[in-house]
Amino acid sequence: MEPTISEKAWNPELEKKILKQWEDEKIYDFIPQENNFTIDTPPPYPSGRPWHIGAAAHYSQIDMIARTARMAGKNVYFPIGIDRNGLPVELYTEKKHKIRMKETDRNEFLNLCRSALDDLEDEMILIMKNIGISGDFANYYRTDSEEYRTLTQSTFIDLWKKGQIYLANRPNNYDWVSGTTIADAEITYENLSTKLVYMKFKIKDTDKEIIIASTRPELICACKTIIVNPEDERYTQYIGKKVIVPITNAEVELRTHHSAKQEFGSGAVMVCSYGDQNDVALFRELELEEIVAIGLDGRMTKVAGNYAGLKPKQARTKIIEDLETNGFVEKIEEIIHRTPISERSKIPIEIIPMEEYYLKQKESVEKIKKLGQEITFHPTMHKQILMNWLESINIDWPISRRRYYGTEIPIWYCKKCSEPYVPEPGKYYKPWNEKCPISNCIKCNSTEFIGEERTFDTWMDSSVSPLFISKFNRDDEFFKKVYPASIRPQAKDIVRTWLYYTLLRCEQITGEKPWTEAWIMGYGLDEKGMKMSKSKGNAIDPLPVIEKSGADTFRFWSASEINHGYDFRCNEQKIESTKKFLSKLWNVSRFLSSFPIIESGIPNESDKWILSELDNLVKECKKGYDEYNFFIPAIAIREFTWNLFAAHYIEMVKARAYGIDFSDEERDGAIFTLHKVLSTILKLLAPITPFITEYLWNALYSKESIHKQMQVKAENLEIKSDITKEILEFNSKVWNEKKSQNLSLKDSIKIEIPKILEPFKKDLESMHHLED
RNA sequence: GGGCUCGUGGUCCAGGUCGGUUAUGACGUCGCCCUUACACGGCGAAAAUCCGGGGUUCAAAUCCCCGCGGGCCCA
Repeated sequence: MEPTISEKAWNPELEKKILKQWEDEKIYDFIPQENNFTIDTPPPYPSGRPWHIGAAAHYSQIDMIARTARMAGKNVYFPIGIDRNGLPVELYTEKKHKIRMKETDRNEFLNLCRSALDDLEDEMILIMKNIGISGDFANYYRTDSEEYRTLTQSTFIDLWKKGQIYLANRPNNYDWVSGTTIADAEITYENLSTKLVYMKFKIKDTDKEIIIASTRPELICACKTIIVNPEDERYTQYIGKKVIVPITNAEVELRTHHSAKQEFGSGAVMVCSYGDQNDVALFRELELEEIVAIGLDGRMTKVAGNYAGLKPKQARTKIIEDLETNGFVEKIEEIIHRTPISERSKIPIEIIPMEEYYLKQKESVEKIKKLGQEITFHPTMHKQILMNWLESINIDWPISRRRYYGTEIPIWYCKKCSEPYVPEPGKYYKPWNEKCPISNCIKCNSTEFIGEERTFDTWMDSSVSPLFISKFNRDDEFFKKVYPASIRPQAKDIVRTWLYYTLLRCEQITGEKPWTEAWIMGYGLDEKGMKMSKSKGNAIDPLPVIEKSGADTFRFWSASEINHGYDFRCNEQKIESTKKFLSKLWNVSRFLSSFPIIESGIPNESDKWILSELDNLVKECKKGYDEYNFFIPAIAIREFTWNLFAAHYIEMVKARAYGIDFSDEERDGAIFTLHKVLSTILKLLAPITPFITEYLWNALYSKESIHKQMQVKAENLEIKSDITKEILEFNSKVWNEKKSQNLSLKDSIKIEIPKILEPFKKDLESMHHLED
């Protein structure tokens, strides 16, 4: 009997053929029915090469969700999208072409961004296809498409009309040389030498004074309170007292706050709008009213009195002189200060309040908490990230950005009276480049308009993904069938952003939750447990790894190494060595391919034993698959296949399967059981390693794809775990005995079979060549 | 600074809710072995202060407290 599988090892090259087979047969196409299972797939962001290997692992697992659901009999809708809005591509483009966004023609800059995205996107699509993602690539979407941006704008217009959007002044990082708000990502820190000025502040109605140290004395005019550490006994007596600010003579309260460090300066800190990020946090937390001391031109404003019009640095020099002249200075120290610097203009940034659009969210918090409670989280513990975040929300969401590559805010303003005009939803608008859709201002009848130049925060786009994939506003019938989606799979680090914003936006628009389940994956770290980054040089490029080891190896590594929800380490060697298991599976199948497939057989005791263990495995796998935790089935299947089925059962029944010294009936029992076990293993493993299982399934059992089969159900057989232990121990004993006697495994030996193993006597005798 | 989370052989990981056998398995290392699927294999061996300290208990990797270290998010 020759094996029908002739190659001696699994060849990852076969994956390409199988991919084509799936594509040709269109086995993953989606037509909405009644039992739809919609996956709100995260659209990855093409931010630069290489793509993160942790992300490749992440998408592998999302595909396992799809395949698990499909084999559970669900009609799976698995859309694929690419997220293309936002800052990273702008920075990438500026760097690549050595240009500055604000100094480049907007249309030209957008085109450069678009072509950069196209290149990066191609590689991501290639990786996703190669790792076996069973999504609908033919219809993949982009968040910067006209269709998508129309949705983002329409939802904004809807919320505008409902009064959920407002304009407000809030502090932002500001680079006054470039004249733009900058993101935290664009700030670097430099240790610069600066003066720490110890100033005397009088306590009101006493003759006492306290010393306050500051590197920004020019902001004294914007000082709103003085803080000391609650445990700082030097100041206990002054808590709650009014303090007189030098020069301005303003009265401010002295209060306690844990952020004041006793050992820095005098331990007492003046809180000004805005010296640093801590000031921003304190103004917000203590609900202080801000004073704008620095304007958009980077100069002191009129609240600075005599110092108005000066640059902060000049004002600092002058105010130190004046403080000294008036006897307000105790001493001045030269210190090294960690100063935030704009990455582009290399100047210290200022924190300046700017007018931006906000989406109301504070009043939705309770509703979102309730929705959060209704959604099943996998794993449960990560629901806490959302709940903690909801607890800490204390401002509304700033949604406007002074950037180019994003969805435009669809507003025009009357040139004469500034009245805003928001157009009708259902169309994609570019106000910076298009005429206002109305000809006359509703308020003053003027005919001239100015288009809004700002774009949305990219989360405004990403947060409506469940609406986009369900064709909200585009196809009502489709929408009704697939919304809410079944599951949102995503990474842990964006629960506070993507997951939360999606809940908020979808609730505001539909009044419903966007999905019934959320699946949260941990974070991919390097082999030492450090975050991967290009600058550290520890980033692993997934493409060569997948090409070398094959998608199934990579996927099995991902399933067997990553416990769901926890952070995981990526190690190329580990990935490569996972191949050994696939090799084992391949050779088990190759062995079985030399026996005919028979419909039924009468299992003997050995057969019944492995079938009961198999049934136990089915149960164990179901437990994992039910919560989309692939770690559980991966480990259990490997353990069973390698350490029970191959190592013990196959060895026990080999002679019987060949029919040597056994009756035909006994032989058929073995062959029947072998195939039953293998076909079950293949099905159990199919969601995790779709390629090799498909190949073996086709080669041995059926030409119809394994991914169209129903998952195996447990038969609830009685489990004989004490027998298992005895068999393993007995086999080990025989092998050791032969070894110590320098015998080959095919030599005969005389060892007594324990009583409990009596039912397996004939199989064990033939396996070990035991003498009577 | 705050929140969440993790810390078990050289490496990765199980066990932890609900305290009780000899702490699971894989990778790697070493030794032996061609055995009618597989040398990408088999058998076997060495390898662990279960991060540190304290507490509860007859009994702690597991429960409690305090530290230390890593990671993520927020500030």
